[in-house]
Amino acid sequence: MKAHGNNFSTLCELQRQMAQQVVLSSLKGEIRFISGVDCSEVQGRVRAAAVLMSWPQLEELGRSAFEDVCTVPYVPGFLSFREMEPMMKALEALKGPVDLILVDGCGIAHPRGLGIASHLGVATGVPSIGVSKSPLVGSFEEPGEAPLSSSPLVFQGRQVGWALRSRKGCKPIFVSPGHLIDLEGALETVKMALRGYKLPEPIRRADRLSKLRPPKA
DNA sequence: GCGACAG
DNA sequence: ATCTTGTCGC
Ligand SMILES: [Mg+2]
Repeated sequence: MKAHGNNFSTLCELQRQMAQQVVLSSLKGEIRFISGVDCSEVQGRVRAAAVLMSWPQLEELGRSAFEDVCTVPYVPGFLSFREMEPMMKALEALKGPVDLILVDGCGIAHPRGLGIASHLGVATGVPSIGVSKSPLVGSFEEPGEAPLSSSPLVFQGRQVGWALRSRKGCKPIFVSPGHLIDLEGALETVKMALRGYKLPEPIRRADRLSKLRPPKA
């Protein structure tokens, strides 16, 4: 899934094609393990991190990170071509079963319906949900101030996600289905993954880990 | 044409 | 995302 040598129109076409493979149905099967993934960049290098937790207890079972030279620049709408492979490497390094993946980024709330969470979901065949700190596309009404208040995120006349007040006094986070899950399931899952902070626990931990410098020997 | 624009 | 100390609010 290299982005090298491809122009934007080609990448757009790839996204539109893969978006047709996205499945938005109720979550199937038992969920026992959930993973949170995020990616950071420091001095020309990308560092992806993944954290594995039990569900719904959310006890940490393992974590991993993968670092590499960063070649692809960040361009709105094409984040997956920059961060998806490092994230998959980190997920593979977990060496554990993953039933659901929470991704720092968008799911179907994307110009062509294939945010990084959806792209990762289709590529792995694992159910996924996108959680971002700001919306890439769509409009919404400010959720109520009460924690867990939510409002629809609408793009091109249809709901593609939610604005969720994940914590008192904080700006809302944006939740959208990635793959193999529906709007209601994505919202409920993220709510269940909150542990007193703005971000759901698996992503919060992956975010912290991705920002840690590789331990020096 | 202009402005917006996940991380 | 990153650059960065103190500061305001719950
Ligand atoms: Mg991130």
